[in-house]
Amino acid sequence: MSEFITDKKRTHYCGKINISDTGKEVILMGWAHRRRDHGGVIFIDLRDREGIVQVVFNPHISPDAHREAHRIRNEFVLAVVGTVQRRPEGMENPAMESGEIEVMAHELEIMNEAKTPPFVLDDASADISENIRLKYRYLDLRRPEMQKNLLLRSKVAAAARQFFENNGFVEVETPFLTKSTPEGARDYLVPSRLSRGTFYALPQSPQLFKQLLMVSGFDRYYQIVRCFRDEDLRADRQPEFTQIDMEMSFVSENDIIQLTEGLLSYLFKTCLHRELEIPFTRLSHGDAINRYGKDNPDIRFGLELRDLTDILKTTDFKLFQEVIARGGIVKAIKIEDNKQLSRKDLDDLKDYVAEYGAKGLAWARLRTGPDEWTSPIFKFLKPLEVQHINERTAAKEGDLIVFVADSEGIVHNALGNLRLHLANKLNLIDREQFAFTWVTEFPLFAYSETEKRYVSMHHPFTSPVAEDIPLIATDPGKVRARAYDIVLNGTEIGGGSIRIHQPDIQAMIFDALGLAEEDVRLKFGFLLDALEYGAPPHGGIAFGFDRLVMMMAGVESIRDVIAFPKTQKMACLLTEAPSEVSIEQLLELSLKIVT
RNA sequence: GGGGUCGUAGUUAAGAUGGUUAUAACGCCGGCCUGUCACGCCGGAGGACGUGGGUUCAAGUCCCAUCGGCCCCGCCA
Repeated sequence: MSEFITDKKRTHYCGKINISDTGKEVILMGWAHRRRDHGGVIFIDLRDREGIVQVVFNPHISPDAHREAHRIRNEFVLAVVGTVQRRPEGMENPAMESGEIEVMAHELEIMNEAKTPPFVLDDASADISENIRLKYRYLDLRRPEMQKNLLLRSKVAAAARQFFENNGFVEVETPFLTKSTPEGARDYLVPSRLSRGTFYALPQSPQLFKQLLMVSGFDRYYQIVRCFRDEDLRADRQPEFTQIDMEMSFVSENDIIQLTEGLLSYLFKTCLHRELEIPFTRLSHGDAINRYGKDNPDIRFGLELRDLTDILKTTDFKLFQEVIARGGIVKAIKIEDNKQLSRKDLDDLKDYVAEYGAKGLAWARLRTGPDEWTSPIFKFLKPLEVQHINERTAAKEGDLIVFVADSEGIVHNALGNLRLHLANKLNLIDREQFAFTWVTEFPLFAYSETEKRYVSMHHPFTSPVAEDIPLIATDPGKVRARAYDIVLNGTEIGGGSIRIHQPDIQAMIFDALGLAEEDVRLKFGFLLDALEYGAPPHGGIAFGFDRLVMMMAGVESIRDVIAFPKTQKMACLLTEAPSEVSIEQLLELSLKIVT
């Protein structure tokens, strides 16, 4: 070859070539995805981030290129000059986006060779254990599926910025090295070198800063920002994650809710070409718990919880009787399962609810006779009770009713999760659907058994509903918050509130939380001070950006939309972080390892 | 802090009751092949059975510990 192709410019992405390019000479650069050597003609599937195209090396067309093509192995980096041609009659590949055409190569340059990768970079063989994928993340990310996920992530972020800019929002960056505050999640700490024995904390969210920006008069703020929480991981939780954060002045709940609906429909329209139905449904927190057992209900299917406590108030059945006497409740889910669930399945359901603290699970199947059950508890119930339960659950012949009797918290937790479990098992979920719902009217406080005090349900800066303010001192559990969460398919993807802008109310809240005044001064003094200088009424919301993208991409794990995620033990398998540091580094920070 | 599950070739997996040379598929290497597209055909190489200890004449298999991946409970304002 007389000159290096690299001196020329790439003309097309592999995945972007189509029938309209027929006859054009193109210059492609990418990776050898797969090679099919027929002795004579050699086919190379060439891959770049936009897709795959078949390159043909024919000894009669270009003997030099064909000779060189023999050396090509998977993942070699290639530059190819060739002509786009329609494939011969009958040789089209409808499974391939570029399957109508191919590129007849004139020139080939092997720009780099590659070791045989530890796994095939093919979505068809993607069931590679995650530790291998994470160790070779740079290869895993070459897979078309991962490329698609991260490209979508980038698009969603860009569209969000566009939306906010179009609506008069200002992006302001807030510090990562900031102050540790009590309440909330465990902080990541960063030792200060200059001020021995003191620490910065990485932000759990920019909450306080965005409120200060409202005090500063920026009026509309947004940021796509990393947040850090040192808590245990789940499939949808990472120690560092990204929020789409926003805050507005001179607004109330409905302004935020409307703007959010506008944002989400814009994101879904521009990035997924899907129209969302707005406004989204709204559920009060109480209704969400009562009907679905959770404050993040999946409303794509039924199986709602029914309260039977009133029906069973005077029951003779000891087990229910005792639970109700202790202040507990009895709730049920009706399942139109057409006898799909066996006795063994029902035993498994009992084990399932045990994980959530339920001591048992009763069941009943409706038989043909009037109000007749096949059920271990049938003989303990009065005919009228059976009849009322059938009515309350609207159960018909063959339907199954499952009961949990326990304290309110356990019943809701157990049945709320059982509901999801059953819907999956019985295939009741429409996977194509995006079902949004708002959850509103949260309680401001929740009583913490472990801490023996009230804690903020949302955070301590959430405004109470005005008419409930007198209750803060007398009956904190009854105070409603001006808070709202947005839930998509049973996953909380965002939450926010109208904030407190009066210092006296903020002080009342800290008081109700049992925080000592000097401690509050020490931790939040700057916020209380700021509120004294003309803080406007304000409120906002923050979205879990990774979770949102995860739902939009239709993947099960948050790690599949994060380029370099951590494992459940918070390790990075690629860089092997965290790792030990030198004694000199520790000394400089005045740190000593104790254990 | 706790429960569950997994760890065998580069990868994904199979290996009853402990038994002599640890299987397969894909991948890899070599050969043949001009229309394949998960190309095909022929041949071949490749193993600390996660790690450490124990029981036993004998351990991938049984026991104990430990490391790691995943899922979950607690936790995550």
